[in-house]
Amino acid sequence: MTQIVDALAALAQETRLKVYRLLVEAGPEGLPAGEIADELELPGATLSFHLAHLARAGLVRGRQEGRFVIYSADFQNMNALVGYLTENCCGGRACAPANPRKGKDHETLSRTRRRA
Amino acid sequence: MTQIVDALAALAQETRLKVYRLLVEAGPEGLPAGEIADELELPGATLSFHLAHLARAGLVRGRQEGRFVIYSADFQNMNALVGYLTENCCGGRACAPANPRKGKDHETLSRTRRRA
DNA sequence: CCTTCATTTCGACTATTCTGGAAATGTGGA
DNA sequence: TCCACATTTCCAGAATAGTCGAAATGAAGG
Repeated sequence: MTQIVDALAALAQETRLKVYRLLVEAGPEGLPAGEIADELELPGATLSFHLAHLARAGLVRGRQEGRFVIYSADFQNMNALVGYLTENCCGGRACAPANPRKGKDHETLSRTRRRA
Repeated sequence: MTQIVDALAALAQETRLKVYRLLVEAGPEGLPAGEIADELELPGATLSFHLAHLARAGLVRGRQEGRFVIYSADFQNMNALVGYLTENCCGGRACAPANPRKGKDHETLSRTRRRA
């Protein structure tokens, strides 16, 4: 669960989401940090902070290539995240298709309290 | 995009994720605030803060019913969120495993390895 | 080695979030 | 009306996150 929260937190920030999306667009090849900074007009220090955050969360990986560090999205972990949300946060119902069946009615309103 | 970030931020907090999951489990009927507080052993003020956060993000709705306020998950917006992630953050590839086995937890955002 | 360039770490500051007690608001019932 | 109770708002302190200039690290090529 901590991992899920970390991954969500990593994406729950405009700059980081932009960075991540850029890397998704770039595909498995990835992009050098400098190019990301360029594209999004971010100071190096700021970008580095956010990349580290994404990497800690497992959503992104960096590899050294010559003098550059090339970052790429970790699609597998993103998969796991979406999988988790689909399974645990969509009530088991098919989450993707917006086609809810009408038959399900209310059964009990008074589910009296349980205590731990 | 702001909406996406807000929704992600709402879920990117342990307490709130727990609250949300509880509401998903409860289904469309929802749960009175007090019962949530009870279940998760949260002080009222704290719970109220988090519920408001989730509500602002559109992931949860509250309706007055007698002296209770009953909260329930907004599955439609959750759908939209998962849809967004699938489309924009998974590189177009099929992101979610089409047929997840029931009862199998994918607890795995596979370990972030550090070259140690 | 020494220089250059890409990136990260450091440090300092500001802004936001989380927490929970206490008081306020709202609701139904006697 | 007045009371009991559910929930929210108010407040303030503690903790965490975000920003970015400047210095440090590391990698290629003279």
